[in-house]
Amino acid sequence: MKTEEKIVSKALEMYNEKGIEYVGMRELAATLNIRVSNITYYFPTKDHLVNRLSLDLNQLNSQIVIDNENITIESFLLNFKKIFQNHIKYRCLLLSFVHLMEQNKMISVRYKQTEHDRSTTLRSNLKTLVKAGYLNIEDEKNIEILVSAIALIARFWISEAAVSLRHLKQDGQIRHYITLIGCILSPYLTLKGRGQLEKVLNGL
Amino acid sequence: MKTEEKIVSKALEMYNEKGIEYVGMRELAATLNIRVSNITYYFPTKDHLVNRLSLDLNQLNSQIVIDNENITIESFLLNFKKIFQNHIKYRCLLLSFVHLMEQNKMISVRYKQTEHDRSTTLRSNLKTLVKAGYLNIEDEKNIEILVSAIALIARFWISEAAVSLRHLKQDGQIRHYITLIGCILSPYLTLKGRGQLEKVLNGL
DNA sequence: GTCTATACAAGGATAGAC
DNA sequence: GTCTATCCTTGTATAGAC
Repeated sequence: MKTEEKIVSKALEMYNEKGIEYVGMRELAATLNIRVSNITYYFPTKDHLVNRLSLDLNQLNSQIVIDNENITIESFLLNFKKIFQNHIKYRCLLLSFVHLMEQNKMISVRYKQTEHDRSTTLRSNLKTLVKAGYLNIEDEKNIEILVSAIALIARFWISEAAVSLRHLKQDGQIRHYITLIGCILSPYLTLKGRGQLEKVLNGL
Repeated sequence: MKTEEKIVSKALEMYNEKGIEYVGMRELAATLNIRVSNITYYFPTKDHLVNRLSLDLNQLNSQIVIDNENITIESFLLNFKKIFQNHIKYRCLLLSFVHLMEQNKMISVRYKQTEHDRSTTLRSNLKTLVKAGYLNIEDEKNIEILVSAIALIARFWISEAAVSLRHLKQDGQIRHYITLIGCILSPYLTLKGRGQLEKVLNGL
């Protein structure tokens, strides 16, 4: 493995383990048995290294494509399951989300670009689910509320799990928050939608 | 004002402004025109100082009492409004919540004690709202889902607002998340409950 | 009881030798 | 491409002045 890749992969491992803020450049270098300035050669600052991880996560998430035309409750929720699995792989980033947004210019600038796209996609998914007869939402305002609530869960589920669902394994945590999203949709489900929800939640 | 109080109040001000992690002991001391070791006299470590702020917030929140027997949708939501207003006063703590839980022993130990009480209270509030005819929730499981969803919002609303509702003023942000809680309850509201919700949301 | 001076370890960043 | 030496900042500990 090339030095650069070794740095990236070990950094992710240690950051996930101890938290980005608690793994110093010296500690990372020592574990890799290289010098700090060798890391600096590939990544001028720690922010650059962390930004690289963020780009990797973005790339991983962009591989998850959802067919908005043929969307179902099942594909909608399984899509979130895949995203949540990626979140776990890069959990250090999500656990430091607020700080990174305040401190890491590269990440915060990029985030604002993708943020808008994501809520647009989510909104469009929900509208398609309505048209396809899975959801019954008359008031447009309720779609906005759902978008807002689901976005909040998707962004902070892993932080919440870290402080209050420590006793559950990762699968269990994902199951819990997918269920939460399902149940938030639940009051708006049609009969057809309700059947699918049952199926998905049982199969998680 | 006593030195100790000056330290606490200026620390809160600067932490809220720049973030706890980005205000050093030297910077705080310089602003107060005292020496770092003078702060150390009152607060042995930065963790002690931050813990003091956390205790102050707890005390402020404990002054908000809700009469579980005579609870209504209105008092339930206005209660959250008061809590959210306290959150804004001590927003540095909530924005660094995950880190503090990992790093500050004093805070994390205390949090685990109060955490259980809070979800118990919330659960009991919801059950009383059902009994009082404001909510119609047949499945006990749905109460647990609501507790989980509302707890997540109450814990991370300010972080979410910091990254995605920057354009709104603080009142507007509070209004947004109180509305969110209201709308999550909305599908379960009885006619009596629905009327109250309208009234509260209009009066926010 | 209150405050100060000073020293130390650990963090990130940088210039430059090889 | 790799590494040494060095700098600056941060939090913390301690000895001591008043």
